Amino acid sequence: MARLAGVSTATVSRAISTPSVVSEATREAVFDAVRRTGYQINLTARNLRRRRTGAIVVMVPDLGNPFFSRILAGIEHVAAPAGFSVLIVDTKQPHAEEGQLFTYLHNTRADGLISLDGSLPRALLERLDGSNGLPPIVFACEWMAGGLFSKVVIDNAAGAAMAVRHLHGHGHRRIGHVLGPQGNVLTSARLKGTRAALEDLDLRIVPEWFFDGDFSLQSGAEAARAWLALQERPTAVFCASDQMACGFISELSMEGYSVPQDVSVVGFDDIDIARRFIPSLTTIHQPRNDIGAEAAKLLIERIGNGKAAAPAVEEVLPVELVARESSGPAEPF
Amino acid sequence: MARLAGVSTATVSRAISTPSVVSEATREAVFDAVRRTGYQINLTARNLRRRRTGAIVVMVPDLGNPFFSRILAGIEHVAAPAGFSVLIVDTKQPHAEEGQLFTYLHNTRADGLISLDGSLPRALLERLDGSNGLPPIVFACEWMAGGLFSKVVIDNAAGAAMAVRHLHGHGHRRIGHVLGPQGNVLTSARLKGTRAALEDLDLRIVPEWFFDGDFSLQSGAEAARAWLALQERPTAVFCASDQMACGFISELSMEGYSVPQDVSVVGFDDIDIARRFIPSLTTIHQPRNDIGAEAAKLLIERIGNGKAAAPAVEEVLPVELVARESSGPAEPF
DNA sequence: AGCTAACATGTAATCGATTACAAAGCGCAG
DNA sequence: CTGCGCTTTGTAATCGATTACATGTTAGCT
Repeated sequence: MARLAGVSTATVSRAISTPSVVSEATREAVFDAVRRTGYQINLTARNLRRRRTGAIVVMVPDLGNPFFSRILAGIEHVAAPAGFSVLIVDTKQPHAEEGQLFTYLHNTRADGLISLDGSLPRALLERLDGSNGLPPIVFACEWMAGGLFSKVVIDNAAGAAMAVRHLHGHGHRRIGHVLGPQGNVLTSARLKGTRAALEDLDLRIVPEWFFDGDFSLQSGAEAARAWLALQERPTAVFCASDQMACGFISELSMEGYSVPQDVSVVGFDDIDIARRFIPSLTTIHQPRNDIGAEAAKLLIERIGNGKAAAPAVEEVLPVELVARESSGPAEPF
Repeated sequence: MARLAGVSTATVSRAISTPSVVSEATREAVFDAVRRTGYQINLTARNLRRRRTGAIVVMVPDLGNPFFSRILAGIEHVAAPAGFSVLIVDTKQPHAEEGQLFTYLHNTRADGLISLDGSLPRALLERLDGSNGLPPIVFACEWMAGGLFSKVVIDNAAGAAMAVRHLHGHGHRRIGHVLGPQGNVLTSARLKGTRAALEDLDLRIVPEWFFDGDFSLQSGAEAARAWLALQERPTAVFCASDQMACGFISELSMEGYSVPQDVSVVGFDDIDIARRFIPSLTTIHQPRNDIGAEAAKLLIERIGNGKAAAPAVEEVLPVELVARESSGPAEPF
């Protein structure tokens, strides 16, 4: 390579990574040689020397879940132009044991980490107190208690409150809620928002109207069965995810009930299928692409700086209610 | 590190990567030092020396599409335990221009490539004839004409035929088809299967009953509008993707038509929502996880071998029809 | 002319692991 | 006791780019 262009390897390197410092003529000679040989820089070598990897890891709780794919797309959208590769890890996979995951991070594999799962491998956490050079970490969607890390989230409580107020606005006075998985931060934030709004509106809070769930289609269907079994049923139900809302409506429909005639349903997320479900889903829209993009932007910024200095940032993106067909007026009675 | 264990760096390296060649005592000493210092190997350096990267790239046509996420999950499931990182690239992103993508591959970033998109960046293809060390490549789902590359696919034509036969079995004699995007290999394979089955069953092939589409919800809805506009309508429609089937049914439902009473619909893919859609979707089930897993297995095998030697392999995974509610008996008349 | 500053380029060290090769230690057979 | 072979370990070269430092060149100024 260097020989072909008639210069030293140092000059080649400079022509490629700092074109401004070499003379016009040399630059051309080098570029020409590059073109002729089809030379491709060896990133491994560059990264070794620069002490970085040019990759960021994204920990995804469940790759099969369509909710996350758009966020990933947002991340990729920002990371790729910035010269970072996106490495994905499915944390729900069995291999994802302590050690394994840890390996993924220790700066040797990636320069930073975005967690969509609200957790970190234990091994990583233990490193924390050692103030031992952890790579920059940003949480998106979910997060960990403690305010230690930067995060990009939405106002879950506000979203939940919007859902409840919407139903109240339609005349509903008995409102139920299908929860996400126990122990999840989103679950509790949305639950909190729901309860707060219910209290605010002087509506009844009935324990039986709070159904267990885990964000999945299946759990929505199970909630529907619980709803069916009730003596006194809420006339509207706010589900903490669209998937559960779909499962809920689907199960009811199999039992001959219809939405919104028999019960109004509001979801959360506004996944793609929401507007095409039958009935189309009233839901709380999250800017999924933006969440990913913001998280990536934040992370890359941190990687650029001396990571240590930066204090944790919290970015809250707006949500909005999208009224569709699954919610309607309460039966007057 | 080496100092702490009282041995040379060479011995440390051996203890870690080839434990069998060092003596019991030394090995223990090294492992002990590793434990005490929390030493993590620098993969960049190792990869530089070994002339590999330990990563595979997956080119995804559209990360936002839920169909692909499960395939990705399958890939990750196999790749991670084998010590490979999974790098994703969204080929539909604007940045994904020729050069950019190329950079991703040239062995410096990844040891191999899985393409879910049925294409390769042009720059890569040009390399082909040069027999210039291309990394191993495996196609999954979609593929490129020419049999040059290994691929893991399903029998699309057979799937389409199953769908048509199923509808025929329910008494339908006028059957339509919503196509995928033009120029796509899946589109043509499914179309071919559809036509073959129609001919086989002595059913009419009416050009107006073949609707354009692109696998998306939106295009399914548009096909529904086209169906509505027809003078003579098919009594059953086979959609080349579940998303289109959902869009189709959704649009009809808004216009007051219902499925399967007014028209039977069969989809393709069996995405998660299919069984919870209303009506639940009769569809051709693809083993999405397995497709990803097989592709990864195949690729990793190739990476292990001297890549050159291996002839292209074609693996065809079975599909099956899942009969649900969206298809029913044709109106007798 | 003489001196300095600015620029362009080459030389060689460096990143951190791997590994070819050499050497040392040891056992065993002749 | 010598020599061959085996195991274990150390020395130093290597992977391919980057970059501190040194050197050489030219322009500009007094």
